[in-house]
Amino acid sequence: MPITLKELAAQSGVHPSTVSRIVNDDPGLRVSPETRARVKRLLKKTGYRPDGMARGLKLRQSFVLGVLVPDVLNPLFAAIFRGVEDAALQKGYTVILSSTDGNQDREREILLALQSRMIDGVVVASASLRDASVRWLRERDIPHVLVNRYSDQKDYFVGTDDKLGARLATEHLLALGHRRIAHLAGPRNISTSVNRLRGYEEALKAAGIEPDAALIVETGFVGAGVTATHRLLEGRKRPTAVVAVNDVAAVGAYDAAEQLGLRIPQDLAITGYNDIPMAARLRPALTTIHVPAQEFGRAAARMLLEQMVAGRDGVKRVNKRIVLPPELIVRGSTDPNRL
Amino acid sequence: MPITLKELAAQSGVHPSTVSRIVNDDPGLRVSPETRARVKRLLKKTGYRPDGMARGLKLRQSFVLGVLVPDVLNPLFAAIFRGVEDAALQKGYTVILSSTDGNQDREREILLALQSRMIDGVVVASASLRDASVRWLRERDIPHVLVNRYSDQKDYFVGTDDKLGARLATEHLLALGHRRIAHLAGPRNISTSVNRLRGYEEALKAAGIEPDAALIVETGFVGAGVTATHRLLEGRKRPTAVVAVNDVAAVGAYDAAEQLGLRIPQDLAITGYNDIPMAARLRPALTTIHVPAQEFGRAAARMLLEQMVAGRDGVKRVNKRIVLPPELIVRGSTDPNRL
DNA sequence: GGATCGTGCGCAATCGTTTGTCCAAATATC
DNA sequence: GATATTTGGACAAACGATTGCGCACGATCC
Repeated sequence: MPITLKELAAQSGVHPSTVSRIVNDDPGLRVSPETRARVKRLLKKTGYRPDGMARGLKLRQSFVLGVLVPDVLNPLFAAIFRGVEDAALQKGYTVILSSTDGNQDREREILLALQSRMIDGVVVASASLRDASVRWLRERDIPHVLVNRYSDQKDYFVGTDDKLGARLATEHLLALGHRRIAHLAGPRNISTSVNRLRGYEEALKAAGIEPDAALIVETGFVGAGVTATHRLLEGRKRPTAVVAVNDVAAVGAYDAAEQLGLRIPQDLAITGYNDIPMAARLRPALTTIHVPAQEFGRAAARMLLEQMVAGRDGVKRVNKRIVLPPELIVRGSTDPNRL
Repeated sequence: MPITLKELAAQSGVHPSTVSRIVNDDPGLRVSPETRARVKRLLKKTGYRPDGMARGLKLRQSFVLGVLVPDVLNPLFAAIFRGVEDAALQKGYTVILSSTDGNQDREREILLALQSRMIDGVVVASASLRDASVRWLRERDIPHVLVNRYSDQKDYFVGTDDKLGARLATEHLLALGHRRIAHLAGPRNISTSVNRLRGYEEALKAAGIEPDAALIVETGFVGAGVTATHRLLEGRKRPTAVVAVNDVAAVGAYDAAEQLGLRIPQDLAITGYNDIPMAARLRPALTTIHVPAQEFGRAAARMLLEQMVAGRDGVKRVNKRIVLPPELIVRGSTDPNRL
């Protein structure tokens, strides 16, 4: 139904190639001002837009980006996507969003589909350490940027300093007088979890406290964290505070505390990570590390686009790592004065 | 870099067209079992996947769907998208997600981009009454399904019975003894708001109460609803309960109540709509109407795909409207027994 | 042994753009 | 007035897959 170059050419009495060059402002084209004006008028009138398929076939690019997240239902990833979308739209790109559910097979399937659709680049917010998908992208020279997690140090990356963030949270609890501080850790194969664990341990050591393995328990990243917290609280040496690897896990800790009749923060102080919208709405509100998720997405998209033009022009050396500062937000879940 | 049909043909000693027919299991193809086996072996070995661009150009379809939402950051729309994605992936489709921010210009821009990319169909969760975009889709015969809102009665639609849902919420408050029940209404140009308002009014009338215009105040759909609630509560005839058009608006009502020192539900009972994850986490937890958002998405995608094959085969008559039942979830924001 | 039929593929056009090359007419140069 | 240059575009070959049609060759029929 949309009009084609050939039809436009017939209507304006020139060759399709000439119309194409006018559309694309080809500097090598020599054409009389009248002809150019005539064709341009026709272009406006018909609202011509080149067929993306034909264009893509010829140019070997689609003007579509892909975003891989574990799950859009997690507000953190929704925000990252939103950032990518906004930056991409400005440059005329649209964005395919896919949830991997942490499933490697599903992720492979998605990547193959994206590849066959000639995706121009991929933002990966679902990377795990030594991730097969990331290796796959590298091997095929498909531009990609990792967000919030990384696979190893070789790739383009945007995120915060997770170790520092966890340190801030832990030091905040130490400053409030806590000594028995537990950690609700994430999966070991995700950079984010590993670094937050390190930050937690570093803060303790700096305060002269030796980390206690009995106070570190692993929870699924998306798993509620409620059973993990139960294990912690039913142990012999009950902690007075818990540093959760993220806000979702912290919510699990709230549930566990409630079930055991513990008051927050008097009996158990809790910190989260990410500052998802719900964090401020919990009662008491959750002390957490604010992460500029939407800005992550925007930065990642910009990096991806730069990388693509750089690759095309043979230039190298664009900024490979963007690390934004984490920020501690103190609320009622740790500080009784903010209740 | 990926292998092409021509290369496969050269390697297996047949014509590209033959390879193509084998890939697509063309029933009209007569080929010796040996040749077929040889080619298939090569296909497995090389992991051949047809180039989406070339395929799309020839077949005039992209195997990509579009989803238009006001904003992914709203969990309701994230869930709808997730449903679409899951149903689409099963059928080999990927999904472009776009947030319109309620901005008509941005929406037009997005639609043009989608059209030029030969999108196969669009799920619209951002429709308003007499929506220009929806008319645009209709004129171009682009398959589309409206979700959760509609433009007018002509289009494919999946949603709940909004009037009934609002009735349920209002009747629940009436049953608890409330008589001065306010309504935090949504924009008038969205079917969902209009129908919920009607349901609210119907319930009141059925109870012999005449709706009072002073108790109905409009709030932006995404706007906090906090100023709107202030206006309600500072009026001469303060309501004892408020029916909010959605959960986000209800959260605004929580804020306003808190600022005025009102206890929920004793001084002010509140109901929401949608049952977003945060609803159960508010304190007190929010009484709301549960909406199966993810199922909306799945159903919409299925409808869209059916519609597309129907259109191709010239068949008509597939189910045009799916209405799922709304369900009242009673929590502490209305019922003191559930605190 | 010639006509008929079925088998097993090959040929070539097509989808809509892009882009390197070429060419006729007009103008400029000597 | 013949040659060189510029102007203003046209031609055609890609990009990779799909699909209607055609055509050899061998087997079968009478």
